[in-house]
Amino acid sequence: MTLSHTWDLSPAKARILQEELRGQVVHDDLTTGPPARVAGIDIGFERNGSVTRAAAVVLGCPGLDVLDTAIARRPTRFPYVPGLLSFRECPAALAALEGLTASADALVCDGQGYAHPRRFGLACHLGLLTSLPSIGVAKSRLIGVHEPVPDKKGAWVPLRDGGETIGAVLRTRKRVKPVFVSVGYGFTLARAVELVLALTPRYRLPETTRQAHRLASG
DNA sequence: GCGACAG
DNA sequence: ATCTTGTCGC
Repeated sequence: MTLSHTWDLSPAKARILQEELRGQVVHDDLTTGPPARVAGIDIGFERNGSVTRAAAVVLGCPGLDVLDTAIARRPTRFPYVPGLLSFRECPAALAALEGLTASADALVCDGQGYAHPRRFGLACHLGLLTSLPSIGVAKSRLIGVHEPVPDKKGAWVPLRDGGETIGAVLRTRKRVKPVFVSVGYGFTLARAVELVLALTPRYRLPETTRQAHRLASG
């Protein structure tokens, strides 16, 4: 079964495709114990936005040492539309992930997973296409409501939408704005939160995204 | 019609 | 995301 599809489509068609693909996402825990190798991906733009640059890294756990890195560039073909981020970032992201030599047990994405209008954010899309257990860690909210998060590292409150828990608002550092965690593919919310905490010994964002970001910038 | 709106 | 330096606070 080949899941790959075209990236040359309209926003309207993209939304319809999300509705079709959402049913193929696995929500059971496909993790085989604590991940020993975790991949991270981050996207940036060059040439006035005409080129999308993706950086991927693989870190060993729990040491968080960099085991492998890869960078890929692709022409930017899709605009930024809230709710359709994956159509803009996946082409370059998939290319970077394919460039990795080291295999990974899990993938941490920079954006939402299940916490999405159609429950199919970037992390779900990338996880489905790569068959890698994945989660989304976003710096801000796309949808959902939540109570205040206690100001203590590790504290979290459910992110909800229409009575359903779609993610977790997690405090990775005391006195620092919380992050939005949601499952992507083959993950449970509890395990997703667990993984994020294992990747944030010191900073707000997961070490995977930080390493991918610095690799793509300086 | 008026906001909200991952990166 | 990106354009950009110093600066306030722990």
